[in-house]
Amino acid sequence: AGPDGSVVSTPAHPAHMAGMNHMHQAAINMAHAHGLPPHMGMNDVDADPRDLEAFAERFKQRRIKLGVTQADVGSALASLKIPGVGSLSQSTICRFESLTLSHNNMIALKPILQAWLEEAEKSHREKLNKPELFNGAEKKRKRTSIAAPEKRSLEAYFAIQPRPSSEKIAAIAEKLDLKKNVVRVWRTKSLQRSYH
DNA sequence: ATGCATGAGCA
DNA sequence: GCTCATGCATA
Repeated sequence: AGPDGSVVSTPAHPAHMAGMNHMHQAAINMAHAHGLPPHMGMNDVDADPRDLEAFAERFKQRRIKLGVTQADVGSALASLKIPGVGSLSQSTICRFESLTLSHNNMIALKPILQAWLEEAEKSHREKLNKPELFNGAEKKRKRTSIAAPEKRSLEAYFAIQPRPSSEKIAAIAEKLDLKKNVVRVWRTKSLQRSYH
């Protein structure tokens, strides 16, 4: 039995074309056909006994923790850029997790999914670190929106006091529970509008 | 999650 | 022809 390598396929288009991604099994090493003890050297460092079971379970748990669906994993595999590996369907990922694939198939897919998992967790960690670096700074600020009632109040205030002092603005901001800068900027925009 | 279908490679 | 991996469609 010559284990060779490629198992997965599909360079394919995830969205369309039914049935047209296959190549495989030929690849899969047909180690022992039936009943042959798991001997024969040359198998990866991957132990296939019940490690598969353990891995499949860990895989599923971690995947879920990452908030990734089976379908997501399947399509993400393509971006993994592993030689003969393309995308896989949600079905296959599901079957892997539930150990309902053939033993050989499980063994073939394990390293691939393991690679994906490592990548996914790596980039996930980055997302937790980066925010720190420029969270309060470079982070996108949401556009400020002022509710109608506040707008009316602002209109009224500035109608009476077109050029309020910094203290006045601060007082208005306090009353309306807005940032002082928000009030100041709103007034400026208001003036611009009135010129139109 | 799973039934059914498909197509590849092999014997 | 048979086995196997895999996907679509659907429950």
